Amino acid sequence: MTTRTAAQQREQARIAYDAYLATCPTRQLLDRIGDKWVGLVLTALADGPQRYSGLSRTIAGVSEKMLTQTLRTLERDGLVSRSVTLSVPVRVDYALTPLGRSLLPVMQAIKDWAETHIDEVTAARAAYDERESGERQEHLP
Amino acid sequence: MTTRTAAQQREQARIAYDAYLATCPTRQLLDRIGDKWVGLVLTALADGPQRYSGLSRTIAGVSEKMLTQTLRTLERDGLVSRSVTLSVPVRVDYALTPLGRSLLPVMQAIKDWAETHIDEVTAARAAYDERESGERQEHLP
DNA sequence: CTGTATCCCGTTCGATACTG
DNA sequence: CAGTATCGAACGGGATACAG
Repeated sequence: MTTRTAAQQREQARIAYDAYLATCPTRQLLDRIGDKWVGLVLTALADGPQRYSGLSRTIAGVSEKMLTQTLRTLERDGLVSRSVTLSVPVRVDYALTPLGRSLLPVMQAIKDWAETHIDEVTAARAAYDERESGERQEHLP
Repeated sequence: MTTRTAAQQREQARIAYDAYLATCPTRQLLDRIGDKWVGLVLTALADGPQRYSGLSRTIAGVSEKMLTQTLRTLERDGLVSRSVTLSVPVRVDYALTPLGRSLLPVMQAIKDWAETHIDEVTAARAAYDERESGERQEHLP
């Protein structure tokens, strides 16, 4: 057995982890719903189909680039459907697919935990920051 | 009322959205659990307390910097507790707090959806990529 | 053993301009 | 109306070296 440095072993492990990342279902889902705009798009479509321009207005602040990119990814994953009506000007509607709709309860569970426990988290942060600033005082000359 | 360009209106909305980002509980939670290493740390600690070096071995591929950074964030949010045993060398144990433990069912829900539906997602991606490559053919000279 | 500090590269995301 | 193309700034995250 050849000797390897700690760095080489970590590097080896990192490669294995990258492969794991690419296949782990949970990781893939987390990458999707953790995305900056995905949650808002899913929520906006939960009430029914919307046109591109409608989404752009509903989700104020999103750039055309990011809205398009987000919709493309969701469409590719089968969570959102895109239907084009050939007219002048063209009309494009986006809607949740059944698969996309099945994700809503999960999003709701996340939302519920967040709204139920956010106060505890905020309090914990405040306490932590308080402790930290206190300890910095002690270490002064 | 002064006239504003579309770009100015988007900019205005973006600022409002940034403020929203900072306060929305769901967004905060998503930012946390969507983090690259948080899921693995939480999972590793679900079975019981672990030392820093233990986590480093369990979660192969993580750098010391990212492990420390992840643990600090989780500790600050009150999801993980950190206890130092003063000896030589020092020993540090990490464990889930009750708050952290309450998050496990949510993570499980995410995991369940992912494992149940990943095949549909993969199939949708394959179908989408197939369509795309087909359409690129049509557009050739 | 358990971190902290620094550098640096790749990716992400927004702004802007242009197209069918 | 519904995008596409390009560019630059900001940020995450890894390698490395150092410290209590």
